[in-house]
Amino acid sequence: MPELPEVQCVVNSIKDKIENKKIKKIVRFSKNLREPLSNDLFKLENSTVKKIIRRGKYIIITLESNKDFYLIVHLGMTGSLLFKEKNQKKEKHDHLKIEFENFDLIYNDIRKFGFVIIDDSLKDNKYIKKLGVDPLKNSFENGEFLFKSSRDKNRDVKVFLLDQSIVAGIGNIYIMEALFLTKLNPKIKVKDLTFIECVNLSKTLVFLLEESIKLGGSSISDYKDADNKKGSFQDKFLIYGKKTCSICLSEVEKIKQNGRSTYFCPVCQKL
DNA sequence: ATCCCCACCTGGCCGC
DNA sequence: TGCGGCCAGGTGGGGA
Repeated sequence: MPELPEVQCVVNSIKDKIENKKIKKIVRFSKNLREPLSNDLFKLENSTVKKIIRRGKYIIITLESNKDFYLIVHLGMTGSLLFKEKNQKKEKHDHLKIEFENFDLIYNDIRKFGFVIIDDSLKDNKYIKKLGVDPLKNSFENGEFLFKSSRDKNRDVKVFLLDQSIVAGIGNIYIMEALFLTKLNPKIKVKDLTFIECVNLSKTLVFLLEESIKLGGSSISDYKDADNKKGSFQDKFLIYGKKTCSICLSEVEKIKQNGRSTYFCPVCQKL
């Protein structure tokens, strides 16, 4: 489900409701997510939510009790955070309930590829410390980062941009859409991109991510924000999941790159 | 150091 | 209707 825009929309939908609110109680329904839901999570009880941010595809909630600590959430493929009224009964795939005074926040995850962990430090956290630059910050859109970081990299451009340790937040769909819009073949070696191509691709990625956030993200099958609202950016897809090219009507090709599917138009996106 | 591939898990869809 | 096979927004780890 969730690439950068979807995660940002979840953050946007919970931010105002839980900031400065106190967590009353934690209820754990199961343990075996990608990272087990540990007993440390009970430290959340009686702490106060200070701040919520997105970093790559991670949701980071800063909590205040004696000293600050962090709740780190990754949604995997099917994770969601959902507001529920008090005393609703547990639904299938609910794993964790964070109870506030007037509502509950539920972590639900069908495939259990996500996780919810606690850490005292962000910069030492094994997941967060590995993340690359955020494409919505650091002037990523000027293309210089992509150009400079890729000069010696003999990897397909699509695979390179999916590497979260280089750029954090881009996922399979948005990279495909960006390559289609810039008429770049996903198999081009990233070191072969010209500076102008790096500029175009970077700008296009940022444009797509920001447009998607404005539309509430993309809802394929089951994505929803914490208020149960679906996004509509999936209606803007030009290549992902398509049979024919929306520009030239050629048959869209579907290939695998590093085990992930890639859709592209062999005519518009010639190598 | 890099790169590729697989496993992790559940459910939906397609074809027989 | 049922069952097998394949696919899905992600990622860490192990082997080459």
